[in-house]
Amino acid sequence: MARKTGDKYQAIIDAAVKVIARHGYHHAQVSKIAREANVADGTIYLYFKNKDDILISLFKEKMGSFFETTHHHLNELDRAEDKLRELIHLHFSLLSENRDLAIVTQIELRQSDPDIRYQIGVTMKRYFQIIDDIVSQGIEEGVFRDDLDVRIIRRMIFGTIDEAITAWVMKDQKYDIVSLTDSFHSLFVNGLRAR
Amino acid sequence: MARKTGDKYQAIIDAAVKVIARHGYHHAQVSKIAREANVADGTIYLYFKNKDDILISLFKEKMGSFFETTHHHLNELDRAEDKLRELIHLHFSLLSENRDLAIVTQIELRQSDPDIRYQIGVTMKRYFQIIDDIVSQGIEEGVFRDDLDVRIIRRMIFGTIDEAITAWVMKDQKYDIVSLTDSFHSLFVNGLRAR
DNA sequence: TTATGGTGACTGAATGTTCATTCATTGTGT
DNA sequence: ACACAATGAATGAACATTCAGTCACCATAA
Repeated sequence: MARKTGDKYQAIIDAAVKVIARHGYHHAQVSKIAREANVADGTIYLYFKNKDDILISLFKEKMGSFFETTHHHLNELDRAEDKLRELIHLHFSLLSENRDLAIVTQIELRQSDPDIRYQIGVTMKRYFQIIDDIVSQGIEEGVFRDDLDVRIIRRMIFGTIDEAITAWVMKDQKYDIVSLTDSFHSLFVNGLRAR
Repeated sequence: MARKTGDKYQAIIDAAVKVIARHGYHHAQVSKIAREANVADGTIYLYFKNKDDILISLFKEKMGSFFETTHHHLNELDRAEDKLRELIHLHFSLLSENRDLAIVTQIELRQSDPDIRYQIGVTMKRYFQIIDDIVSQGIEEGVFRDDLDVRIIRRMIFGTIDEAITAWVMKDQKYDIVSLTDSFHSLFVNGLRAR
């Protein structure tokens, strides 16, 4: 059980992304994922404990590596404001370039047992930490306001990005979301008030 | 089928909220909902087309009436800024006062077939329209910036509120979210920049 | 007043389907 | 000839939905 390496492990995860994106969570039977991965039904269980484990692993693998990439990119930059722009840009880019993954993470994987949800939550914490760090840095630099809880600010940033991507996915990705990076950045930093 | 009135119709919807909140979507069998509503399994099908129809109706009834309330409250106010504060306040209040409903709408109902999702989307449009109206009014009044698409601003407002409530639900509602109204309002209006 | 019949709401056991999971068997490389 | 990977048909559990039967109530007539 649960060998975490090998071509088949990756093949099954990629097949799962494809099948779930195309048919929806409720019609993503194990047998369908197996066929897409060119593997027998039983083989799935040599690599994953059960069906939930496929979904948890999928999220950890795909999002985990995205978070790593983000972390490294941000380290190249100095100012909190620039880091924030880069974060928005990377988030929009990644999901633009992976439509299937966007559908799965924004829509299909939101349905799940407490188990899966819990595991997703654990993985997400790393991302929240990255955002919190940017905000804290901005406050220290004196360019971000210091009268609000960091978590409130983080929720605005994450909630807005998340909602924007979900809307983009729902609209069948008809517009270029990456080009909206600066609008969102400016909205965060300058707020709603006319000036 | 689908009598939309009567005690039992409401009883079944309320039972569904309770059962889904307590046991999660995947363990909310029709028979469990029936038992909670003090009704036989078969009776459900006198009032609802099928299980999905329960969920769709649940969302329409509960959220629909919330949107109405919101709409009326906002009409009592003049300035866009005040309307925005009231919107945040109402949204936080409603879901604070209905823990079960909050769990169901924020978490459990996000899992669902395209069908349910579509119907939820239709219902949500009314709410998005309410937010869009506030934003448009603010721009006309000259107090909100006019260089961004109204929908981008709406996504910030809705996304932030939604994320905040989800986080509150996930943390087992350990803090008073209503008291955060002004923080969020100030964050929207004044943005992130130190001043 | 009491029997009769009709109506429609309600019941819940039985049905049938849909999969996730298992495991006896087969294949492959060394 | 051994070890290990892979197979896929068979299993059984879960559960939405159905429907033949019961019940409660009312109107009418004797």
